[in-house]
Amino acid sequence: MIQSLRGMRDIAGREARIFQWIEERARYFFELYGYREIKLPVMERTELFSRGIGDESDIVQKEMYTFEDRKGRSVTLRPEGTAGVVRHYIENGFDKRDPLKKFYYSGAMFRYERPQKGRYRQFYQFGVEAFGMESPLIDADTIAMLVDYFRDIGIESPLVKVNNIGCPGCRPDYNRALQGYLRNHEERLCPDCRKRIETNPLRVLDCKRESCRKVVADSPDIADFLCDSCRSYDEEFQKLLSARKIPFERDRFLVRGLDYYVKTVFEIHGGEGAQNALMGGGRYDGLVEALGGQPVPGFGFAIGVDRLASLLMETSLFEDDPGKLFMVWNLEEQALLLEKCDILRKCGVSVDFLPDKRSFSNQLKYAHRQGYRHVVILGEEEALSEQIHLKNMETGDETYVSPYDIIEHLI
RNA sequence: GUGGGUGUAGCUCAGCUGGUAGAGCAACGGAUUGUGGCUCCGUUGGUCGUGGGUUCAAGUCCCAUCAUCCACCCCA
Repeated sequence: MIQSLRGMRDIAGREARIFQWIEERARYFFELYGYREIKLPVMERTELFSRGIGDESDIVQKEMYTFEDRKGRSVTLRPEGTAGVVRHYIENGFDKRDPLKKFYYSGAMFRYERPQKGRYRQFYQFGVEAFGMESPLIDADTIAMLVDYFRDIGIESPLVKVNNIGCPGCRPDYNRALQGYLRNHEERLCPDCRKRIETNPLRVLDCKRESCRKVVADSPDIADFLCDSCRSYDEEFQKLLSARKIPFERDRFLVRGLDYYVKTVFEIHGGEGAQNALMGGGRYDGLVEALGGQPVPGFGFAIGVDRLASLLMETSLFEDDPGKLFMVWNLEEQALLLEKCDILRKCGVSVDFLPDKRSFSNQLKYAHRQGYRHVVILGEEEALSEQIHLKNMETGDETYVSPYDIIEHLI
């Protein structure tokens, strides 16, 4: 038997419906807030990601699906969406002549990782990117959009965590202070974090180990090191979130994995298990320049659709589908069956039937097992009438109705 | 990449210190060829993940491999 590849899965049945719904609502909200769709290639030159995400990042180092194409060029299946959007932005010269742009994208991403709960090698994300805007207004407005969206699709109380991780002007000061503090407590840190003291001290802040978290609890707070510009930016940002009545908490241990982030970073959490971050994002003012464009500020986020879907699978969303009909039929002239189905479908009702002849009893049994709430009985008698012989499978009631108001009877 | 758990019917699982595979549910047929659910009867379905080894004999023991789950690293 040929199986699907490791970490790759089929999304079918109710989960597929939930995926569709999640995406439909996201599109609605993104459009409402002025973002416009962009469809991007699933494969890019490897260089785009190594430069965009950072050569030393784990994603680039060990998680990319990288191949040589037939001409020997190195190509990579996208591990995230931002780099592609930035490439599009620069390729079209928007950075030089028309910098204010808001995009959203959606699709499959690929990372060669060990699968676990809420993590797959092919996974689905959608996200937005706003270019040319350096104002807490865009940060706060976009987070407000997200909270509205999460509530709309039925995530009761999304947990919004925000932080400000400074800019190239002030973060080095903080890094030095943090390094100094961590060196003094090095013996209490895990081996990974000991290395991080030199390579990326910020990452020690979000280590999951109990011992490291104790050390970090008394570490210097970045808020005390922000430059005037970052500080006032953050103050205004939090003021705007409060004014918009967005429940959030500042988490000073929230740092993001991708090194292009500056100032605002944020995550929204929900659900069980270790992989419970539903989305993450932040400001990346240096990224466009790093990929060869003009220095243009950016802000964006990505939502993990698989994780959202698995959360909604726990609810009763789409558990039944009252609007569909099943034809229980027995006719000499089979064309009549198709004719009747056609009429009903033109009235906007989903109709299905079994294509082989079986007894009424048998067909009803089937309809019942499939969970149909209503069936249409179509025998030689009904074939002569304009009326539809409708049976409610829950009450057992049978009525004759016109196909044009059948929808009324299906609720 | 690291650590641990699990692979037996479509699903959930049983199968003792090795002796030739079982239950429940589901599916399908019938009791009921114009009426489902409840009940009863019957039927189908398994190279025990795969490959190798030990043995007279392996679902059971050993090795390898693949898949899956959970956690770490990292991230959505």
